Amino acid sequence: MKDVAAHVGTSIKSVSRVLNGEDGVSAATAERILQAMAELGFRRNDLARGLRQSDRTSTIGLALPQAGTRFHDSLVHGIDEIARQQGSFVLTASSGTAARERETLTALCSRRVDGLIVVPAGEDHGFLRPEQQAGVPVVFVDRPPHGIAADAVLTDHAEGARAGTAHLLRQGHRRIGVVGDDERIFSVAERIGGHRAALRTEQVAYAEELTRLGARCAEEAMHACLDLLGSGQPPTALFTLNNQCTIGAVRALRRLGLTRRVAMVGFDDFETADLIDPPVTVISHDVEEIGRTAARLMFERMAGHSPAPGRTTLPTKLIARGSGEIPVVDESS
Amino acid sequence: MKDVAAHVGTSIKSVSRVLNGEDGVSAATAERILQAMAELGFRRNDLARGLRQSDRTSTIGLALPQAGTRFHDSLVHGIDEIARQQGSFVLTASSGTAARERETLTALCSRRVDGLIVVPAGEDHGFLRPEQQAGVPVVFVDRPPHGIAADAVLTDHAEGARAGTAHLLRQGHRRIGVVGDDERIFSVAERIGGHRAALRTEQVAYAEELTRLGARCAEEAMHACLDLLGSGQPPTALFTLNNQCTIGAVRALRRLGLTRRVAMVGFDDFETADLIDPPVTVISHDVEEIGRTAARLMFERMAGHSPAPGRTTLPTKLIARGSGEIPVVDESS
DNA sequence: CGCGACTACGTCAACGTTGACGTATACCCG
DNA sequence: CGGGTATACGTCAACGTTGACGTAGTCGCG
Repeated sequence: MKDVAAHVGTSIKSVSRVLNGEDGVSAATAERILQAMAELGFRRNDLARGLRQSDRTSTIGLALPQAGTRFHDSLVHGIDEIARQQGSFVLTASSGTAARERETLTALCSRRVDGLIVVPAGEDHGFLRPEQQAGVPVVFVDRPPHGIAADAVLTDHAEGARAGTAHLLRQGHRRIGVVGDDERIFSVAERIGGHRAALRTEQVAYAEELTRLGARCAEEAMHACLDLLGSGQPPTALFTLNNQCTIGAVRALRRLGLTRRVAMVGFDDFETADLIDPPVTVISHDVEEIGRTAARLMFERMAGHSPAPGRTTLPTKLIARGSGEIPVVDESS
Repeated sequence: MKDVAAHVGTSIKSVSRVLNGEDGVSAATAERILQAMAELGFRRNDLARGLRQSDRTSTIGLALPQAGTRFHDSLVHGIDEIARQQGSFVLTASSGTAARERETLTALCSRRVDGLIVVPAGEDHGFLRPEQQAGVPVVFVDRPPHGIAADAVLTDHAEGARAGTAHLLRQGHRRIGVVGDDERIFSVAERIGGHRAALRTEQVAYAEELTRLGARCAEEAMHACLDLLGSGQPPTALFTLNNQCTIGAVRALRRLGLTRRVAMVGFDDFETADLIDPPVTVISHDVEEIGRTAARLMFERMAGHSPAPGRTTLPTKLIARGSGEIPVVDESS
């Protein structure tokens, strides 16, 4: 800016005024300043601009355990949509493991983001309280916060899993295999809870040996399913706890030629679920809407709304496509 | 920092020293400073830190035409991987249309990113030259730059499309339908070019009426395919120019009961391609690797390497799964 | 013509941090 | 004991920008 001012032979303040469309600059001077800016390839430094603490940086922080999973992508899309409407940029950071999370989040805060959306990896987020008190709204997604009072946007995992399981029970299934990721993940635990609740309602015992957890990808889920289906008393139906597991399960059923004999309901919808044979019945939830909701909550707080922090729980929807409507085939009889 | 210093009764500089792990501070003072920082919930302002022009902001800018598409997600994943290794954050911005792109990119530059990765939407990027001269490396992805000399990381679209088309020709197909997005998109044009090159090699005429472009999503692609397959002289094979089109094509073939009669090769792999009946033959390219490559190029330039800007073209791979190996069924004979 | 109001500027400080450089005290060595 | 030097600080300016406030010149009006 100094260079531009020198080039035109005016003061730095006039350049600032032109840049911000303030008046108090004659048309002729403004013209010359604009031309000098173009010539010199001037670009305002928004970091310096956001230095005064009152000012906004027009940047919101988004922390994800890892970039590039289907869930996170849809989430990012939803958040991005709202952020763009609000003229804000999204500063993304992969928090990775719980240990790195704190470091990542404080790095985001050090960049003076106007708000923070967190998909939690760690256990305690009390360390974010100073930011919150400094007026930076924090919204948690997919898992409630611990150690801090903040908004959370969640999926009704338990109800979805209950509905999915009830759907299988309604077809007469009593031996339902469960395949999912690590139970320490909040959503996984919730889903298992819902599954068990459905079993209880129908007074069906929960069989530990039909549950295979810790499958972190489709490959691991496939092996878990092969194992499950190859056991002495295989399940007549499968309930998979996320779309990676669902895809793994389909691969396993394919291999064993059981696609039309073992029923399956999967949590999370996926784009080609209707193209698989049989089409996959899923518990779908609108992940983009979760992102939009979280972003909206955040911007509302930034705009001054400050109700007590609360939870927003979004519903799930069972989409029956075929795989979940396969009736029981009792091999033993 | 001033508050912390006042709280401890020391100078602001000592706080700075502790923060940066410099020596020249006694253990006792350091201890008291650390404690005060914890008490006051102090967080360093990295914006102010990056104000001195020589300093890096540890932030790289990534501009995408839109967030949340499969291509971009994988790309982000790859870029994020490298950025994390380098301790940098990724500031993402959706550039949307060409008109908004300039605005978006300058906003990123105004935030003083250390480097810029651009998936171009607009036609001319000459306006980025000042940044480049200021030492901010710019890397283009998926489309070469115009109006500026910069690195580009591309997929060998033409060769991939050539190989895919040749594969269908080898099965005897002579009437190959093409379904894709708008031809003004670089990758689409390149793919069509490769397709036509393959036809020329085998001296097969390119039939304009078998080409349906402008399909921006699976839905539109499906309708294009239904139209194409319902025409007087339908194609015996389909070549789809991206995964959305491939999915749309599969839906169309399903509806018409032609999945086993019309061959299909699709550009872009997708997760469940092997689960569809018949499994989908695709031209696959490693999008994450594109992201990693672009990020690596950028960080290398940031580290001082400055070879002449060039293009890196990554290869494609034909994955034969079944749909592309269906031989010609000549309905007319 | 004197006064107020307006226009078109300019100056200065502050935002939070760090590099460059200054200084007071203690300590060691010849 | 003088001089060097190491330690543990402190002061100041600068980064780029803008809010607050000052000022010189012009114009209009009574």
